[in-house]
Amino acid sequence: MTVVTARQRLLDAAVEAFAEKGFTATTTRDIASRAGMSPAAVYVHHDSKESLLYSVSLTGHRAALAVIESSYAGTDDAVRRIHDMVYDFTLWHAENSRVGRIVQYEFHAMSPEHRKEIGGLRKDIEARMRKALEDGIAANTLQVQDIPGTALALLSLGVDVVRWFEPGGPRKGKDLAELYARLAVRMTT
Amino acid sequence: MTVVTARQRLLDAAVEAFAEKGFTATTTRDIASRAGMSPAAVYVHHDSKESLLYSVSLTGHRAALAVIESSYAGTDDAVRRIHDMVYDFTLWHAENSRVGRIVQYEFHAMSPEHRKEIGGLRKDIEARMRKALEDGIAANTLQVQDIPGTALALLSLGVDVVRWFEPGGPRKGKDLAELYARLAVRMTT
DNA sequence: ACATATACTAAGCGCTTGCTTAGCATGGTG
DNA sequence: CACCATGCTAAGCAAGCGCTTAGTATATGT
Repeated sequence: MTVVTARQRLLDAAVEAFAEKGFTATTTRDIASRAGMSPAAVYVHHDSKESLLYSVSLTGHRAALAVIESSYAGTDDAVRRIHDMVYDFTLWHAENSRVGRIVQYEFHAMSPEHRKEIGGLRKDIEARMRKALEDGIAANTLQVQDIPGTALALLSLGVDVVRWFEPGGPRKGKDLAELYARLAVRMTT
Repeated sequence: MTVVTARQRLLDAAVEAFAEKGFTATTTRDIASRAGMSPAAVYVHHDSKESLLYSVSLTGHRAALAVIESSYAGTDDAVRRIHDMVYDFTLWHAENSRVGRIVQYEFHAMSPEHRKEIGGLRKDIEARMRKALEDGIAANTLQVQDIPGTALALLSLGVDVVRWFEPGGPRKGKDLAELYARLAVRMTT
């Protein structure tokens, strides 16, 4: 039997609401009613509306970083590594486009402290992509002039998916991921 | 002598505020005070807060479309065309990152009617990029399998710039545009 | 049987929101 | 000089906001 705690139900409701209307346009009453609770129940399980956003954003950023780290560690071949990192990063954003939208677009809505902490995870993601490019240049299998710029471009492909991707839409996440992964290889070889 | 009307000053103030805090988090009092007016003055020159957003978004989308159309028409060579379109589209987003942020992130905050109208401009932009790819395939100078997907990827490069680009930052808009334009050519040739 | 802890709600407080109303100063026109 | 349109503001209204307070129902331990 799966036990979904009230705390988690509120987090799920917050993900739905934030992704749909944005953080500021979402009311705590909306979150509560999506979770089937009274407005006051939110504050039994969470400190504030902002801390709900922080929890969602932190979990999301950690998941995205884990995807990048795991793809990096999955192979020694630099070309395949670029392919896999872009594939997995894009696929994660397609399959988690609601959380992804919160991760990418509600960053500024957090408190300065939370923003700083999560900013560290963002830098980790960029650093890992740069490292993958550097490895390939050292092994002479990739040809890249501007490493930080190219790393940004590769990540942008995945990130921007959350802006338009619809889970039930005509485009399959895996097809998109494979396309972007191949484009990434063409960009760097 | 340059005459900046009160109406335009309010639009400029709205651009600043929306880009900085997002549409919902911006108050009409904030816009008014940035324009050096009382809260009520907003409604002398504009119908509502949403109509301010609509005006900004419409102008921004039209400018972005004009950039794409102009680059498309600028040359007959398909490879150069891809280069120029991505260069100009990226540069526009870098040099207009505040308006760009409103264009890209506040789309959902508009009324359904306004969203529909502006959605048409977005489709025009995508269609023009697809056309550029089709031209190159027909001329046998570009090699692209998934035309709509690749068009999305090329536009994503430019669009995602508004998420992180800072006008006073270390990276020059022109350098970034040139990098992305070259990556676009590598993706499609 | 009683005490305590847990999970919740009804009601509402103080504040801010988008927007309106009523009125005032200014300057061009008859 | 009277008139009136224009461009603005002071004041405020109804509604909605995040969040708190005080209390209730239920389950569990002693």
